[in-house]
Amino acid sequence: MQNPAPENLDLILAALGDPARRRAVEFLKDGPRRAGEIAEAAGMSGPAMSRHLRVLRKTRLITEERVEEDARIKLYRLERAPFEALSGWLEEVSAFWGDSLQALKAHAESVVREEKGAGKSPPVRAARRSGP
Amino acid sequence: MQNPAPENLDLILAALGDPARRRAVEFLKDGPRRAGEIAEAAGMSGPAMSRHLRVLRKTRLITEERVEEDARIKLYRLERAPFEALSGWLEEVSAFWGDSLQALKAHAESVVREEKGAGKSPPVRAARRSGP
DNA sequence: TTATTATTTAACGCATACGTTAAATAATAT
DNA sequence: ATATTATTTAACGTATGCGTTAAATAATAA
Repeated sequence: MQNPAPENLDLILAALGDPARRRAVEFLKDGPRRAGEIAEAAGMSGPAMSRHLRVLRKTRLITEERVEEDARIKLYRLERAPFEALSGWLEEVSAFWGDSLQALKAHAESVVREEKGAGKSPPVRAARRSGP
Repeated sequence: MQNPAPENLDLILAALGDPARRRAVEFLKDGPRRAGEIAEAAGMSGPAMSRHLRVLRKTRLITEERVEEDARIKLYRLERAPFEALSGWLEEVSAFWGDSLQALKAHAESVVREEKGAGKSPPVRAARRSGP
């Protein structure tokens, strides 16, 4: 029970799908920054970025922390976990190719289909053509 | 000049950010499928999925091909390149952590800031506190 | 040609997302 | 208490995205 729930992937991907948020993330690559700096770096108003940050926060792509020495300041930093989750999903999808496994797998299935006629999710079923 | 243009990343991420499209992608993991099957698997009408497929096609996450034996049928299949582009970007962002490079980098910068007062993009600038 | 099957466009309604400016909070400093 | 700086929330207009049904294409079969 350490998995961040699968639905998060949609949120993570959607969060990163916005250009402004992606700019923010790339900006934070160089270290924790304040909201105002992020907004400026992304070329938009504070309020606009504030809402983007909220979206990123909700997915835990970023976290906030107050600076001890000056509690007025909040710093945002990238968080590792969501990126790893995404990375894991990508690998899972890409395992598809791995070692030319694609054709192999596809062919194997088509063979199975040919033999079984129609499985539970008939991948081609080729609109039964008139015959051989 | 083999790079798929950086802006594509936004498109790719946005494309994968939609649940229906992600379901489609995961469904295609098992091999090429027809549009109708994909729509059914995702639990939505053909037209709805058709537009999702167009989005995925635009990012080249999927490609279409006609079946020789029955040209009425078009099969969609996952394409490798965009996933690799995304994977590359992820690695680039994640290089940030790599080997506890984060704290190191962040600290180094804060030191530089202390010494220089204000660089070109002052990461903290700590709202100059009253002073030591 | 006419009919059949698969897929895409078109048109509609609805909801959500985005950015802006103005007002509200939060934390300190004087 | 009042002022200052940083950030968030509220309110507003506009635009884009999504799903549905109905109509249009595409490719073939009879």
